[in-house]
Amino acid sequence: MFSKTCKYGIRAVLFLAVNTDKNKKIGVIEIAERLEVPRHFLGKVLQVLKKEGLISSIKGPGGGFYLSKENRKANIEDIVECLDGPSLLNACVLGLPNCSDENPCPLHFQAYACRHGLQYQLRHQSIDELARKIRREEIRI
Amino acid sequence: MFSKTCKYGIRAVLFLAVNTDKNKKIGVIEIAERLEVPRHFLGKVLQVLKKEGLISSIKGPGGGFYLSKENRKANIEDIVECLDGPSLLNACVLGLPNCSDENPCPLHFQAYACRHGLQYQLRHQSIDELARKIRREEIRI
DNA sequence: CGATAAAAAGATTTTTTTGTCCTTTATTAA
DNA sequence: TTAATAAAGGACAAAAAAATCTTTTTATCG
Ligand code: FES
Ligand code: FES
Repeated sequence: MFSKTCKYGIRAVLFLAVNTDKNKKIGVIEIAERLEVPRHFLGKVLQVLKKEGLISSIKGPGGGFYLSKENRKANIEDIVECLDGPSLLNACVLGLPNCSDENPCPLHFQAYACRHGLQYQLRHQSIDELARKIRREEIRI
Repeated sequence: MFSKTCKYGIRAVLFLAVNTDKNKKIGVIEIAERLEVPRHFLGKVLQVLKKEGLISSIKGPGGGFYLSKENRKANIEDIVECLDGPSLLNACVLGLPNCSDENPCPLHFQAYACRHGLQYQLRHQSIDELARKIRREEIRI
């Protein structure tokens, strides 16, 4: 489904959403330990997310990564598009070109419903809402 | 979603379902050309499918690949499991262990519905039914 | 039998993904 | 203003996936 890059990215963003704000930042090393993912690799992923404006960071002592209010308005689809590209949720499951109802492959109508259902969900729930749900229901990240 | 191996495999099986039977076999070279996929790689994929009993083949002149009546009773999920492993449709979308309703990740309920919807579809439609639909509606493979 | 056709098998290469390491730059605080 | 800290950036390494090439086996037919 998602690449590891993307999985790590989503988890990191949600972790930041739950555990940080403008006044409480966290460094890569701690994030990587808490999520049990490779440090250096996660560093790269966070770099990309930062460049895309999906997360925030400050260098130097006391610095680290965090989510601003703006960042929290984004949704999971934004992260997926940033890390795995837009194709992942839009391309034909069989790899054929021009996926559409007019030009379907044998699995199109079966896959389409699912794919777009998921895409809708990922798009219409902000990071912030998700974070609240995670806190409320003590969901693992 | 699916690996290329799996995409090629599904397409090849459907191609065989539509274009072959016990008396009309087709060789890898032709299949690869028709589907526009790499020959040698497809050869490997077909080998695996054959070993798993999902397709049939005969060596030598006049030989080639085809689908037997038995083969046609299988479904797409069988192919996916054979080529991408059972994990693909059952594992957590975020890569966390033990995906279940009792032990959900933040995307579990959103992803679960989609994943299992798709899995259901792939499981409850035989290759044969799909092939008939492809012929009837002239769907591309 | 011997030539030929086609899949099966094995080995190898290329590309992509994932993961590590080291240096540079920005920030803070003593 | 210097030492320490943390992200950013670049180069490199390992592993996995995708693709290719070569040889072997099996079957058919003249
Ligand atoms: S054409 Fe294949 S999923 Fe739409
Ligand atoms: S736990 Fe993540 S999808 Fe079920």
